[in-house]
Amino acid sequence: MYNDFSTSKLFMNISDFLKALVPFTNDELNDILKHFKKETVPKNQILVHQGEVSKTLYFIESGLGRSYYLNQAGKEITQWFFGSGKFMASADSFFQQCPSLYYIEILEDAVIYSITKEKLDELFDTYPKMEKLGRLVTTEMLTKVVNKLNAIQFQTAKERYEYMLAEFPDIAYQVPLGHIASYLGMTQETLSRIRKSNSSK
Amino acid sequence: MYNDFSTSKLFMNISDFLKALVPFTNDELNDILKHFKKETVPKNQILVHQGEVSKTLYFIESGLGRSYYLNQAGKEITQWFFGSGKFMASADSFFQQCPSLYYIEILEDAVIYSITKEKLDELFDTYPKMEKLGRLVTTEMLTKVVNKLNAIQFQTAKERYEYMLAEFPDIAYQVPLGHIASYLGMTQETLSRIRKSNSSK
DNA sequence: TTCACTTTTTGACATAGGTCAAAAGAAAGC
DNA sequence: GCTTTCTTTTGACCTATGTCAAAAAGTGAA
Repeated sequence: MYNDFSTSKLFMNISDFLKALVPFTNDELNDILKHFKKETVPKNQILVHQGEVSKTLYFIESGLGRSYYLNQAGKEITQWFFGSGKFMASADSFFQQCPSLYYIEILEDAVIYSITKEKLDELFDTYPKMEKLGRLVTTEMLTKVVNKLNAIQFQTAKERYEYMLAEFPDIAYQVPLGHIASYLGMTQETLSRIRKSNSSK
Repeated sequence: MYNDFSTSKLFMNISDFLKALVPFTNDELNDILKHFKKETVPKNQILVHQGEVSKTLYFIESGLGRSYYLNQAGKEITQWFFGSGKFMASADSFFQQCPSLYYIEILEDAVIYSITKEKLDELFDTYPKMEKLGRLVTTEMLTKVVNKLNAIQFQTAKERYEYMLAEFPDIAYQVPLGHIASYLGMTQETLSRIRKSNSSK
């Protein structure tokens, strides 16, 4: 799943998040939350490996994650960042149950809630409101990805970095430069030069 | 809405499409279809203008459409192609009810079914199965957009064209070269040269 | 068939950004 | 505090692809 990490507070409670999107009753909410498992995950841990079929969807209560893949040259290409209050998954693998093209990695010590595909489907079948939730979350993700696509498709390296700063200000100085560069579709050297030219103005 | 146009037959009936995704009863289906309006739209017609808030979602029974925007230089940038059997809309505008960044244009004479946002929301409220449909359609679109993003982000112009040929073979020779070039994030001249070098091999 | 218009191809040239290699700076372990 | 390792910066050079302009090919109407 692909989601924004811009407006993320440092901590976002899962039940507040769910209630904000769909008016679940307390009973519904309690039953739904029972299906999730809370975990603490340290920095640098890999949650999903490239090539494996991922059965798990994560919700990040606090911390930071990313998805990335290795290109032909063996270089890591960051595909997305996931901040607190967002769902995280290898979208293709989780939804289509095919081998994942991506790794999912925790970049900052995180508290996450995880749910398996079976249990999630169960929830979809039990609660129509969950379908709505799924639809809303997916739609929001779609919008974000389309925005990134626009930024990548026809903008200069500098403009892409400005898009990043505008959309995700808090992440820009929080993760290694190389992660951001590959996320924006440029080399680390280029991003370093852009930063320099920006700071000298 | 963003959707694939690769496996599109020349004609795809809307009720077959709906039934294939979610097991609606005939009564449900009839009621749902009542909310759609069937129209015939000639080539070159613009359905949504940049800057306008779009209230309409389209399903293409036959024909071909695209979304595009004008960049700073006033050049048309194709954002997506929509073939038969697919939903078409200016996603941002329709879902968030904000001014559209895109034009939606019919490229080949089309038969379409349209529905307003109000009526669609009504259907979502009446039929939980519609929520499921919405979720499934959106998820599929998300996957497609992510695929395109991957192709665009780190591949050479030539590789991007090969991605296009692989994913959407039938469109590649059906629309003006410039539409495809801008869709792939390159100039028309570059695409023309790629085609030439491919054909001489 | 011809004329007007659109789309595609070609050529010459410019440049953003890639590559490779090394130096400088930060962070982590002992 | 010193050493090792990782990250960022800098420099020199190269190439894919963009830009601009003109020719060629294709399409449709009269």
